[in-house]
Amino acid sequence: MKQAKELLGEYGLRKTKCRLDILDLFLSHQQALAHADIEQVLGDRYDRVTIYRTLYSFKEQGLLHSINDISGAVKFALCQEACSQHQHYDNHIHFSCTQCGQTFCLNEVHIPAMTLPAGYSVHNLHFSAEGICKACNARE
Amino acid sequence: MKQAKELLGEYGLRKTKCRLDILDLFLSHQQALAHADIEQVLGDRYDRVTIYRTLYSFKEQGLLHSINDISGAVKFALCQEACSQHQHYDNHIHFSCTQCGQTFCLNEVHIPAMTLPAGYSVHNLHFSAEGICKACNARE
DNA sequence: GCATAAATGCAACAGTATTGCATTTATGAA
DNA sequence: TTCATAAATGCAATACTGTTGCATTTATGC
Repeated sequence: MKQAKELLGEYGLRKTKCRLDILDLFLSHQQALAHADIEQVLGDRYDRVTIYRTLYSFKEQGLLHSINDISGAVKFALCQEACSQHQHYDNHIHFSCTQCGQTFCLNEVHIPAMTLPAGYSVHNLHFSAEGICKACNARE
Repeated sequence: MKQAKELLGEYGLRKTKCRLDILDLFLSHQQALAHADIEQVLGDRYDRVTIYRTLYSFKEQGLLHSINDISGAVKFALCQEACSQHQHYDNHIHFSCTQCGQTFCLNEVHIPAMTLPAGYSVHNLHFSAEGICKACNARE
């Protein structure tokens, strides 16, 4: 797995402690993280506003994509594909577990093609599934 | 179109002024409404908390379904099919216009069938599209 | 090492949503 | 129609989510 430090370089982001720590969190977790999740871990070291702004920068540069989670809060996850500051290519679906509350990218499940009624111009598609995740099902 | 009064009866909801007025709003608008939209119209007549609780009741009884809009706020729309308090059947997609900010149910566009990796149990699917709506495209 | 632009911390604030409790109201039965 | 009761409402307080402005600190390239 890529190191946080080189990733920041590749994406044209300054290597600050805060950014390294936040990126490390994403690299060491498979699930999507909300601002609150990050604040819980790093909140004593960095200001909440800094965390918001870091997430925003990461998204702008194509390092993270955001997910409108069923929890209501926005979550973020690492982009798998070659996203840049110009365009995101996150055409996979997201799964939210109603039991553990975690959200995952199902990178192997692509969003199916859609035909909308005439008159609509589509710029983005969001597809999410809700249910019980692998880990919770296995735990039964 | 059905009247608000009889709809409340059918869904086992008490016929209060607040509920009638809120339901009338939904019956007279095609787009999904957020709490803020309703408060703007009825906020001087009813408390914001009452509006929240009314929306929650309507959803519980299967009269409305909620949409996690791109605006961040939750929006609500009338259920077309025979939803009940036990199960929602809103398997259509939602369209959010980035220009006018409105969200619509595309009842005629059904969510395509999906196969998820083994281990996941799916209870609900959410599919939304983002772009320019019919009306905004026509206005150009 | 130094100048500079970027990032951070802090304070204040706005919007969204929830909870508890007292009061009012819709409803069905007498 | 009256009445008892459970449900709905209003109000106050609070929590959560997210944003903005500005002064200070820091990473970066020269």
